[in-house]
Formats: sequence, C-alpha cells, structure tokens
Amino acid sequence: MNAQFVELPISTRAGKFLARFSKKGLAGLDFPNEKALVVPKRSKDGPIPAEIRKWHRVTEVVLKKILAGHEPKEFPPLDLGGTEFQKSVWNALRKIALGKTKSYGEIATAIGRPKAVRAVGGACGANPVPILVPCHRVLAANNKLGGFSGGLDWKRGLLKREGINLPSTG
DNA sequence: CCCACAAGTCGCT
DNA sequence: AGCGACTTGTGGG
Repeated sequence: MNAQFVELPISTRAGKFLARFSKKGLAGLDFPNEKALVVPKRSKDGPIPAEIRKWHRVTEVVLKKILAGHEPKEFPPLDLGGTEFQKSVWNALRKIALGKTKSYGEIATAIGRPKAVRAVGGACGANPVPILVPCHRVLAANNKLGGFSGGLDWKRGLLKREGINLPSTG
C-alpha cells in the first residue's frame, strides 16, 4: 500500500538537503530549496528503522565530504528505480572519481551506446540522487557545462569545490 | 502506436 | 561563432 519512505533533512554548509530513504536504501536526494524548503512531516515520527538512521548518517558524511572536496570512503545502499538504461548510466557515473570529469559521450560509450549521448543526458536528469551519483562531473564534449537539473549554478559550484578548473575562465 | 522533447555531438559555413 | 543534421531513450496523446 505504501512504498513507504522516510525523508530526512541533511544540513550542510551548502544548505539543507533532503534525503529520501526507502526500505532498501537511499532512494532520492533533493537540493536545498529556499523557495520551497520542504520539511518532511512524518505521520508517525517515532519508528525510524535503525538501518535508515545509519544510512542517513552515512549519507550526511558523504555529502559533507564531497562538498569539502574529499571522496567519501563509504556510500549508503542506493535504491534507484528507473529503466535499465538509466541504471547503467548511473552506474557508469559512479565510476567517475572526485575531481575528475567525463563527457556525455564517454558515458554513452561506457554503457555500450556511444550514440545515445542525448539519452545519457536524459538519464542524468532523471538521476534521483545527485552528488552521490556525480552527474555534475559530466560535461559536454567541448568541456562545456551542459545542463543541470538542480541548476547550472550548482553544477559550477560543485565542480569548483572539487578543484575542477572551469574552462570558462581558463 | 505515433509524435515531440532532451543535461549531446559532429560537420559545415 | 552560429546553424543544422543525426541519433537514442523517455514521456505524453
């Protein structure tokens, strides 16, 4: 009846994120939203499974580490839905080391669909867990920023935090 | 099933 | 630098 999920805010120096956990793991992560700072209201606030609390802690650490420019040692389990294609893309995305970038074409080639660069972009946009799945490290072929669901400004900021020199100024 | 759109990429001018 | 063509996957009607 209920694909029950628990939404827990994660405060970072970049703002308050909103992590959404299912029973299987981290199912979603939202960027800080000033205009619609959604504070989750749980009907039953009491029972938060210990497992989820652990994931919450791990997720918080991961976020803060990445925002600080350090690659986290451990990730929470991810419960990502979507199509097989999207999962393939996200899986490829996670292989990108912090501080490094890849192009959409590289990702497309990595999953065996070198021509599906555009579909890759779509899959990135459908990525429910940004930052953990480093969609922001994916640039266009000319090292252009491309786009970003959470806002292009976020993408620039994230890349800069990871020590990536943006081609715009360089 | 058919049509339109998308976080791209390459080639030409 | 600007414009168009090509391609694949997803979403809506």
